Amino acid sequence: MVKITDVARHANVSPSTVSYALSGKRPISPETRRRIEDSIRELGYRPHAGARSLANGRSQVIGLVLPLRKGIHLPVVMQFVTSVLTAAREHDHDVLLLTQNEGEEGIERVARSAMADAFVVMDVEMEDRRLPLLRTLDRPCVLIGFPSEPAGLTCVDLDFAGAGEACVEHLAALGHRTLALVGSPPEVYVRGTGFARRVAAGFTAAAGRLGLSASVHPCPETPAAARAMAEQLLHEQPGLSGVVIHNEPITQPLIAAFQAMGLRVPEDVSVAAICPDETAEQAAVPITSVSIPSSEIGTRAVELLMAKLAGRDDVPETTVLPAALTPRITTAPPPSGTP
Amino acid sequence: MVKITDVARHANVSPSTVSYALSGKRPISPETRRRIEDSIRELGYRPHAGARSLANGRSQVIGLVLPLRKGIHLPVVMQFVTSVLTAAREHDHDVLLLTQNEGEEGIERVARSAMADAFVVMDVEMEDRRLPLLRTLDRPCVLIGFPSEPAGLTCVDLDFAGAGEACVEHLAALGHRTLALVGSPPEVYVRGTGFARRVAAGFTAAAGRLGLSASVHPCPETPAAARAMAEQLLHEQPGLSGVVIHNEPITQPLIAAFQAMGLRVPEDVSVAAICPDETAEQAAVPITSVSIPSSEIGTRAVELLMAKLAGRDDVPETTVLPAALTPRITTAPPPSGTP
DNA sequence: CTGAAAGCGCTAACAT
DNA sequence: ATGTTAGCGCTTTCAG
Repeated sequence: MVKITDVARHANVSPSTVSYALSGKRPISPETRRRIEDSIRELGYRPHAGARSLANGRSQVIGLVLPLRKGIHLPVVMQFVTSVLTAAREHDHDVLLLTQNEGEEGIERVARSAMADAFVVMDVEMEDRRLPLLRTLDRPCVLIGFPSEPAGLTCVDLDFAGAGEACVEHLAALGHRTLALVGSPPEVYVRGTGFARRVAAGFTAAAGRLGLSASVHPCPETPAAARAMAEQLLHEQPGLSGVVIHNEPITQPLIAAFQAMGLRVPEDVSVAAICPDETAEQAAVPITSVSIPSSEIGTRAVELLMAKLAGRDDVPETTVLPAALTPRITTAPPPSGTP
Repeated sequence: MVKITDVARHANVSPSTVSYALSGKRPISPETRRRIEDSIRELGYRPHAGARSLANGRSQVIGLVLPLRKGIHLPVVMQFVTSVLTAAREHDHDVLLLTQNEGEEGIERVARSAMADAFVVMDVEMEDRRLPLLRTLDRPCVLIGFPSEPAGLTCVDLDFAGAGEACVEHLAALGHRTLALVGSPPEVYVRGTGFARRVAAGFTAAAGRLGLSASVHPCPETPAAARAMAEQLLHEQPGLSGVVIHNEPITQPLIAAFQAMGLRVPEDVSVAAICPDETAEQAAVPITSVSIPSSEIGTRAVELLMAKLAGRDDVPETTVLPAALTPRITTAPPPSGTP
């Protein structure tokens, strides 16, 4: 293995000069720097990560805590992982993966053994069991999602309440008077994951404000459940003309179910979704949607983390990405004659 | 930070004794061991990962190289990641994530900086650019998929050729005489990813052997492409009664397209898929399928890696998981009157 | 069965 | 602008 002393000897400088040339923490004359760089290249030198972290207390690794349970849409997760990875590399960091089911113990192990300098924690619940740990950890972290008591933590997320509202407002503007929200699977609500509830809250609030009648329906992520849901909705809400879907896997099946029941989209029922743009665009009939910007959230999370690692004290506690609705072709005015 | 000397002092032993108690590399008297364990617990000691890796040359980390491009089905990837993570933890290792687009440079960086002891490389192509690097790396690795020249490397994968064959044999046994394979998107074949080609090879070989007429059709992963494909198939192969799908995202849409064209499944067309069991089971009509056992592959890969890290020389170069077809309800004898 | 002590490779004072 | 050197926390000879 080629080490820093080898490079130093080869370039006729001291090890510290090589170290400083690498870190940029003190000025190096152009001539010296050139010799060092040549030597590094020639010898194929790579600093030993362990030695480095032992000496300066930085592993240049961020821990990413992934959700791996039911009710989270994988493409969204993957997009997120990718963006975190890319952003981390741009800041010269690597990413260590941790799973939810390793739980607090996993985070603590990695933090206390100095394997990672900081953490990105996905899928944060309202009353997340990990919060006490995260608050006391000496290492910075950024949460994706908002717990009910976010004070003292750094959180990023889409404005899910705003997303729910935006859908309602869009449908209301088209003239719809009776709406339904088909949401995440029941277990997602039960475990108190913020985003599901916030969509429902925004949806309900906007409907109330605009005087629309509206109902909320958690729904399992299976096509069969989607079909059952379609039937149920039409039975329970005869005047229903606008549906908001916040449940990726059944977005298509639900639309298909309406069509199978003889309803045209958007002529008879309008549908707006909260989902990644990809899903909305690729659909047989492109779907009016509020996009879930996973990549942007991931990138932002890493940037916040880097700011905290740099010791900056102006890092905002909460970052809420605005919800923007893109009209496509699944929404239109309700059929005339609708109450 | 509490360190090994703190534990040693607290337990009235030398640091080396603590170290040996932790590693089990030499016998420790029960009494001493108990004292050490108590001290560790009491003080909340965690070995510093960097220091450890500096001292003994092992990071206890494995690098996982993920594919992130088009044409790979994300749920399969995620399942795989999960199983690698779980298996790694069982062997007291962590997982560092690398993306395909970091390429060879990323693997080399992580290897040479001693961040990871070993690698799992997914989505290996027939003539993979990374092979030369992987062969010369001083660190063991396991490939998921088979390159065309696997000698000297350790590879694991499903028997995809066998999967193609199994589908053909199943359909042939039911009496079908004209088959089509709807495969991965064209780019997957173009870039020489082994599994797509091997399915096609197995499919074609089995059909030839059994005297069936058969055709192979790469297909983009969009519902629209699936619909177009359905039309094309029926035009080009009038006697077609059996279809094998090896393209997760369009499995459902293709079946739907057949139905939309007035064909019943399985009465008019039989459909067998190569996909995760989950997909096959959750379908509106559960699909006869050969399962893609991502979890098993991931677990196996880690076990092979651990064997190599342990210096065992009996690690098989190739591990081929057998393809098993599960009949469900999308396959049946062809309509009578079919040639 | 247990200790003492010499590094592992790098960084960051402290020099000059 | 560069060099010297004392650690960082742990493992592992070498001794006993």
